[in-house]
Amino acid sequence: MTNAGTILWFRQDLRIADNPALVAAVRRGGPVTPVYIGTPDEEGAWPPGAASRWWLHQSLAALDAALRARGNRLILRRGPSLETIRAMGRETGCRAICWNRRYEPAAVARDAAVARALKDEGWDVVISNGSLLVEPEGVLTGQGRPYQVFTPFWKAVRDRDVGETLSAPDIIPAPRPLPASAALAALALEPTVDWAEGLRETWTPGPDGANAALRLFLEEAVADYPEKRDIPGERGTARLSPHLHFGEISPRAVLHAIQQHAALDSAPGVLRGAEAVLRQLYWREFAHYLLYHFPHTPERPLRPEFARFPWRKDPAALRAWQRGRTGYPLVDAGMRELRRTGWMHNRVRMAAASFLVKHLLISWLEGARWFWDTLVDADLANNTFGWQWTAGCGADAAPYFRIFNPVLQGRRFDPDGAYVRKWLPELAGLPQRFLHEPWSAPPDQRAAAYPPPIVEHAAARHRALEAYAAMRTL
DNA sequence: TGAAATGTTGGGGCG
DNA sequence: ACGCCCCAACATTTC
Repeated sequence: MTNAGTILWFRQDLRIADNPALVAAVRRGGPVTPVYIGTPDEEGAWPPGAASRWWLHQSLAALDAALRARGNRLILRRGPSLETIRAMGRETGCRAICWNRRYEPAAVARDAAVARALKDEGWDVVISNGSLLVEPEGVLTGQGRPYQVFTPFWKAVRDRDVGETLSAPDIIPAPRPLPASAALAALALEPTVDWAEGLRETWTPGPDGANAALRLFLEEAVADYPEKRDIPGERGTARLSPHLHFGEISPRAVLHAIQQHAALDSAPGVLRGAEAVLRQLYWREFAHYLLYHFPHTPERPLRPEFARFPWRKDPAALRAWQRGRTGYPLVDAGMRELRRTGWMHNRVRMAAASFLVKHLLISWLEGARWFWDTLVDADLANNTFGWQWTAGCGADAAPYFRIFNPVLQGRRFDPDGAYVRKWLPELAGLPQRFLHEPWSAPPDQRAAAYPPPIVEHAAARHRALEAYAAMRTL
């Protein structure tokens, strides 16, 4: 009896190196039919945003090229995943399927339904973990509950064996004949009006871009990471977040690369930098862990008392924030970096998010939605965690009274103004002492094209503290 | 993974 | 020499 082979369902694991589902499919013997199914309506309230779709388009092209180099190709389909898989089973004779787990609530529910239906129909369904260092089940406090504070979580998981990386198979046997594939353009991922120039000039989606970014970081930046990671005007971070989100590189491969580099390079600071980067990798784990255990958090605060927080509706202020026209240079520079490149430095994300939530008193959900649409690394776990952390309503959250002063943050983390001058060219000529508070420059030196502050810092701070007090006493 | 308000200390200017 | 004041620098507490 011939082996009709296995369907390999790609989702957010768009790579062939260290891909457990791919290895499982190849090991079954017989042909492997790799498929990506466009299913935006199966992502609940969070279908991929515009920047994510742009990235996905490029990444699917890269995956197809990698599969072709191994004697196969990527089949593209659109439609409900279960129906599509059934149809591919009929076309190829496959009765087996492999995929790597996802952890977002809508994907968890969808995958469970697909797996149940296929198993009932006699399929072999093999589910692997290719996206996390630590599976979220089984990591619990002494009371048997999920951790809600990072440090104890980290101590509980940091020394666990994550296993060796899996090499990409040399050959990934293709089915004969190849099933029909939709054209990549038919997935309608790329924008109809081309606004993606800044994305193209900033990023190389795909595993090659991911590995190049990782190598550059290890060679140029890891030793200074603890100091430079907070300086947005420097290239002090690895910039791997979109690659990790789409699974173009596995967190395990990143971990091993960092550990090997630290073991080989005795330069001062490398070990310290490597430790700090690994800690960041575990923040990503923590965010996914939390989303898995608290699946309501993309829409609702983890801390229930925040359900009665008196958020304001202010479309004009929201729009000013989105466009980078709040009048606070660090915030505006970040929001313009975001629109141009699909990414924002993490230090600036904190300052910009804090400004929306605390200075403008606009709900973190509005911020989460904007980031979701504009970030190339938009990731439901990281985005939800980050915004709830900022708003004070999440796990291990910033206390509500911790209100970033955008002027002080600018002075401290952009001391030479390189970041603000890059993204706000209308301020580039301001003397450094006025750069982070342009309203205090003498009138003849002010930049006419730059708006005055949308709110005054001290007044906004007091308003935020009063809103917090109101939530506690209501 | 803050910032502001408030408290404390110690050196220097000065009568 | 001494007490007094000012205030920067640092520490603590408060939001």
